[in-house]
Amino acid sequence: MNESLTAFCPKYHEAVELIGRRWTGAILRALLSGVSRFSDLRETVPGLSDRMLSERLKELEAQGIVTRRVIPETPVRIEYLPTEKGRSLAAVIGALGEWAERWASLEEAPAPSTPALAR
Amino acid sequence: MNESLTAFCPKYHEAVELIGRRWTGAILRALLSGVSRFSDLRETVPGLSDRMLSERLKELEAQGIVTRRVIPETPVRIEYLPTEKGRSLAAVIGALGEWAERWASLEEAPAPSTPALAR
DNA sequence: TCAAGCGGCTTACTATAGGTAAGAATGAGA
DNA sequence: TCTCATTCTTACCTATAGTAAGCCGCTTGA
Repeated sequence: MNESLTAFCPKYHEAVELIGRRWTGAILRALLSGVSRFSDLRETVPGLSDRMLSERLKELEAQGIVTRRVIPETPVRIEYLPTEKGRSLAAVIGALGEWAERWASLEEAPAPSTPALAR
Repeated sequence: MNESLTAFCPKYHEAVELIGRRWTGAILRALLSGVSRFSDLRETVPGLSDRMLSERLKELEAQGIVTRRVIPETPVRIEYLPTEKGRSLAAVIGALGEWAERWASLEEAPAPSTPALAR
């Protein structure tokens, strides 16, 4: 096995439980690829509702991973931008993306509204 | 931002929703660091119950990330070992671990050089 | 003046996932 | 026979997520 990994690490655990919450991984990926508006995020991630998006963005803001910026146009626009802390997650997301690309079990699924978790 | 990342990728999404389920990240880390028995896994991850561990291991097995091996000693022992697919997650977990180490919001335990002053 | 729309939330309700405790099958050995 | 250890399962209840509708401030246009 990989002996360079300790079996349990509270910091890792906090991180994986935070970014692993439902939808958060997808939202982060969208943010890091340049999508910054509420409505664009919602449209980017299929199945994501207003309520969840709003909740997740608040959590990410509370963790200092994104900042919220109000742009007083009309109608008002809000930009969510990753902080440095957020931007440095790109490596993690990239690594997971590569793993997924290589090992994906997805057989051209016809986009389910709820992600198909094994059952 | 990172333009090399597409805003949404179904394979990435499936992966992040799978390994991001509650406890799964911690279980994987333990598995990859060499913990392989049911009871050892349960003890490695604080707060993890039998029920959740059993459920998550089944999911991981169904995804081909671990294999289950019965060892007919007495009392019976079961080994859960990562497959190649599972082992290749080490890079992701390592990257997240580094991110967590660097950005952890967790209050650090008292300075290791002067532990006597703690409390 | 009044209806209708846009963007970003919030509220109210329902459904599903997870927490907690207890139990159960298996096989030994006292 | 009784107990013990290990790996699950069952039953029950709470917490989190899904769904739908509404709200607020502002603007357009009729």
